[in-house]
Amino acid sequence: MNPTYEPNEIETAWYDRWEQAGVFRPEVNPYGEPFCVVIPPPNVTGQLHMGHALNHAIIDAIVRRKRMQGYAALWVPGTDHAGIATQNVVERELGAEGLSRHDLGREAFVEQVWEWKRRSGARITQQMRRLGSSCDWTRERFTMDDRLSTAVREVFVTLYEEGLVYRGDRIINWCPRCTTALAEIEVEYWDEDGELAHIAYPLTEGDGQVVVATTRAETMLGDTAVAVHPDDPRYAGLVGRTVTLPLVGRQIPIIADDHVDPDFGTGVVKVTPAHDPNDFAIGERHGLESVTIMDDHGFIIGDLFAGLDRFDARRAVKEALEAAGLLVSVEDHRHSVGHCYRCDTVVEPYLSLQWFVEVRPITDPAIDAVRNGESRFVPERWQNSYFHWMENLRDWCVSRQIWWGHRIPAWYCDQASEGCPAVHVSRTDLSACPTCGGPVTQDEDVLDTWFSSALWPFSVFGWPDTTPDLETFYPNGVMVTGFDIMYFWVARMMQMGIHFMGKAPYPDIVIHGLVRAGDGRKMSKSLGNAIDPLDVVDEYGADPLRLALLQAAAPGHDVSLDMEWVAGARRFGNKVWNAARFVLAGMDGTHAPPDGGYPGDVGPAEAWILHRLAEVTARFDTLCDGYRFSDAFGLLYNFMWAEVFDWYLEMAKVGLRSDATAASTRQTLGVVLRDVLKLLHPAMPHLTEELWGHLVGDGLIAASRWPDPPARPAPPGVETLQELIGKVRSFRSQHGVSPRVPIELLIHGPSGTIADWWHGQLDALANASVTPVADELGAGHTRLVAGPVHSFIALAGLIDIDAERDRLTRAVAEIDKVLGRAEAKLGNPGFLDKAPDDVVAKERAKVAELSERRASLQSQLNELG
RNA sequence: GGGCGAUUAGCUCAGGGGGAGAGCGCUUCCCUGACACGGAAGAGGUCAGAGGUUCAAAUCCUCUAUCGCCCACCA
Repeated sequence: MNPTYEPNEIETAWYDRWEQAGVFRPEVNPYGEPFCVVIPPPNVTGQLHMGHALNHAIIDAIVRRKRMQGYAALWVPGTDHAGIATQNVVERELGAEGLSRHDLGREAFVEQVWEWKRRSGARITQQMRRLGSSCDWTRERFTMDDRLSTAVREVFVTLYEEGLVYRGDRIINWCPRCTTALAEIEVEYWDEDGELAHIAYPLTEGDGQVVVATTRAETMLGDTAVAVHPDDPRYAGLVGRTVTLPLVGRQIPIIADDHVDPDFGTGVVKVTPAHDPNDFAIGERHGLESVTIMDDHGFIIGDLFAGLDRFDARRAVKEALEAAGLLVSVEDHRHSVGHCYRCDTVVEPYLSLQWFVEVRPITDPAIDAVRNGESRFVPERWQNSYFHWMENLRDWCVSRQIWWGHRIPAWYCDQASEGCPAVHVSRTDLSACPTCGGPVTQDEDVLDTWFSSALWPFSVFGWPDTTPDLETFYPNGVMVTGFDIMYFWVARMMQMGIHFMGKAPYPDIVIHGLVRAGDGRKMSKSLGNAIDPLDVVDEYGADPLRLALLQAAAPGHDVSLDMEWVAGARRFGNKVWNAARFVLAGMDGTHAPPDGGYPGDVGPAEAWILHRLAEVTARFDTLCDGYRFSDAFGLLYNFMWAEVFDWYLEMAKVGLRSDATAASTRQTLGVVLRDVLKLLHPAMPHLTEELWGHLVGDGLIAASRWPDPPARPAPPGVETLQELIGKVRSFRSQHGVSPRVPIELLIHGPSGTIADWWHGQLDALANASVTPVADELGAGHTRLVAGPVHSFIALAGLIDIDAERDRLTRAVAEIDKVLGRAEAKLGNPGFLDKAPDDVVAKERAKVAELSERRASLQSQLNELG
């Protein structure tokens, strides 16, 4: 074996072997209880980014462990068609050739996107393989696969039949660049510096005027009223009269509406029902006309300013008003502006005919499912955000004016005016009107990408057909995702899953944070601080990246990924690698059994490490079951490095040298290494698989059984010995006594505790020889106390007496600090009365132990003179 | 305007009522026959601040400050 761990040399070969062995298929555990995770499907044209790497590291750790525990574990991979995002990518490519999608036409364009998908769709799945994600690729899905499209249509039609899908004229958020409607959630708001223009609207009759304030002056072209608060005394006499809309000349009424805040601006609002959601609501209440003043690209239409883009029009309108003497003032005004989440263009509230899902009836059950514990969030606090979001939902605009996606299964009868219902929503394509037999035209729009994503936990299994997989794997075992798509995705899966499957899609919803750069800032391409996980894999390996992500990902908190962590994880891998080399050398060509094989009759060191192995395994399982992977792998990391490698391997060296103990030592080394490799496997699958090959020599660790070492008591004396060795080393270090200089340790203590075994260990680990003494030694010696054992070292010629005095004085002071606190507690009647008995007993024991320790230190000081 | 989170060692972060933890960095010693991507021994914190609850507070409560994030119809 190579003396250095080289992740990239060992990682690449394993994936194919796992796949060929079929270990990622749930059928590998045919009798196991099902456990399924569906991947949060990445955009098909996307690239793996650090957020995916984190998400996949967590999911894979969960799934690999479940598989080893005997579950029929399944991780369903797949990708999302990502409507607008993907269409934008392909349009950009066309744009480079000077073409638009309209030059191609719908059919050719969609074919072009499919072509793009065929060309680049495999990239992200290859990247997943490189990270070692244990997906069952025989069950890979794409949101626009035929069967998933069938599911989408079934859901849409069913909701329509239930009256939960409807079509209507509403103000929606419109992206003039993507030329499509967006859902509320697809708009990102951020504060921008703008202007508040005050414009005078003259009364039609008489001399007066009212002044309105607006940030979007151009929308005045579409005003059909001005509104004041009904109780505003300033304008009480004006309600019911009309003003003449400047520039346009239209007479519009002054109306009273509660929505108006009398304290904002002048207390008068211009009302533009076609271009503002509030104004639309006011318009509905007062029966106002809506005047649309822009086309779908945001250019002005109509008699005035036609052809100007909305921002140019804003300037032009203000100039024209100024020329007319009606622009009262323009103030700087910082306010929140909505942007398209796909292209950052400023969105326009826009009146248009769209399809909506009425969400209330499907939302309440989704709220109840969390309230009654059918599904729970980890960490729990996310449920409050979920409730708040769900309780305030408004109907979901699901139609998109793009070409890439699931076309809305609605057909319009061309002869609708002749007594036919205008709209036919159908599970099958229509070529003629089912009522009158006349020609029909299909709706041009497609559905929101998230509509199909919402069905993912069951559509991947072939719903609406009742397939064996659907019956086996729904509900899924757990959902793991970032909070950034909790509303886009998790909330909607809950709605759809419960509505169509009758059960919540999963019992546990694990929400992890974002990956931030080492400087704590959000990783993003635009900031230029994004780290490509594939670059990290090339430099450090997939396993180190995975371990670093898992260790860094405390539940619900963002992850600041510093490359130092990844480097640290690789150093750990190197340590494991070399520890394994040592164990293998010690095993002398024999193999460890794949399971069990825990030796019964062993030496103290073996008994100790097996005792710890059982303890740590149990704790590790508890942490994993609670999704506390950073704690779990932190525990394992420290156990392996500090206890197995630094202590046990060193102690085993002694055991291997003696014929009497070599066999049980070898056996223990083998099973302990084997079990910690199993525990580590969910985080570092390649490294552990490689080492399994050498250690066990048969089968795959990925398909091995999760360890369950039997609990056993801690053997006496081992921790005391470790403490004593520490004291000797510390003594050397503080007095500059080289490790090469042998020390004679005069040990006085309970005879039973000092096994012969100590001699060999002290010699090997502390270069100290042992001489038992019957009495305590005084002047000229220093005393090392470890548990019940007192040991003495003759100081003559060995050390600097002053330095030793310093050391002892500091040690006494340290003990006094703790002792003082403990004694104060025991001196407090309240503590004795109210603290639990075991706490008091523990405190007493502490004081007793510390007092003894202090006394012995003090006597040493006295002995030094 | 609401809500949530964070503030702990030089750095990045765990912990969550009973003697302050990890990794990295730093200091000293050691290339001991698995590993110098290593070993050993150390230094280094008024747990943001102020009140409160408690026998006991880094931990629970209230307020304050700073920094993030989410939500909201700021014309």
